Amino acid sequence: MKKTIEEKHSACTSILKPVRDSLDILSGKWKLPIIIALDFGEKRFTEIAQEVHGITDRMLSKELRDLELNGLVKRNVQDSYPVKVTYALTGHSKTLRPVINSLKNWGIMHKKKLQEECREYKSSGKKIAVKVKADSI
Amino acid sequence: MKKTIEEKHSACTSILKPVRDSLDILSGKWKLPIIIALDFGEKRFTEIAQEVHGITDRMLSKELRDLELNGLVKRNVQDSYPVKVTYALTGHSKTLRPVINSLKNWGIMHKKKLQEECREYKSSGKKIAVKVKADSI
DNA sequence: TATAGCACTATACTTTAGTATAGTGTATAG
DNA sequence: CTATACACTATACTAAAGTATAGTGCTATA
Repeated sequence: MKKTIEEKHSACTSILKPVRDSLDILSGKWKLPIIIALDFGEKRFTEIAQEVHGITDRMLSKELRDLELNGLVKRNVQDSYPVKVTYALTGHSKTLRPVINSLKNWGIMHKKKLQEECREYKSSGKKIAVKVKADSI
Repeated sequence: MKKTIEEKHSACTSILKPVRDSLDILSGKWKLPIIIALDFGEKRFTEIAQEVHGITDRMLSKELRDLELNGLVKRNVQDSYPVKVTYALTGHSKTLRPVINSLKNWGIMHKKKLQEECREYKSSGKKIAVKVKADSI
């Protein structure tokens, strides 16, 4: 009995914590769009702002700072006139790829699963209890 | 030029959307703790509430509903007296394992990376620009 | 001289996520 | 007869995430 509780606790600390850390970095409305934009090459602030449709300067500024603090984005300042600032993905950011891929694949698979269930419910005449997410852009 | 824009758009819809879907299901303060708790076997409402330390009834109720709608949790009602309700992970939920694992591994790796940088900065005498996350339970 | 671009920051606001507290109806235990 | 367990729901709140709008100091262009 006591051991089970310890097992649970260990599952908490050993699984939950690092997963939380990863999720914190990926979650939020703008982090992924920014990463994807920068995956096409280094960009200036306003270029990113134009590509990541709908983001405000405030959010972009904040998110870039966060990404930089986490070592995923590098901020380069060329002190020409006027000052030119570019942002680029770091090598470390590339390690996120398999993670994003795994999330992508699961997302696709999951949607299929929900749609299947949807069809089953329909043909069985039961009430549909499946939440179909609103499409994002 | 036009093609690049289309490529970007395609990256948006083909990567971003399913990743968002996955993240939406995993993110939030309580979903993972609940999943982990149920991974130890089916449980009743109050049992989960006790194990997932700090959660309120309202949140537990809401999150269980969400998880059920997404086919990750099955709600079983045994109409004995009094009514006994249990919650269990579905087979579909097991498909999340590699995803969670990938998030976990990246989280661990990422933290190491940050700590390394921290050491580098310290020994180089530069200002530390690394956000070290507060430990979760 | 006026206007626009750049890389932001400041202030105030709204929306969403999560919390606190109390209450429901039924049933068994003391 | 009172109290507590169970599986919740209702109402009202706070905190965190995100939005809207404006402004900064500098330079280049019309």
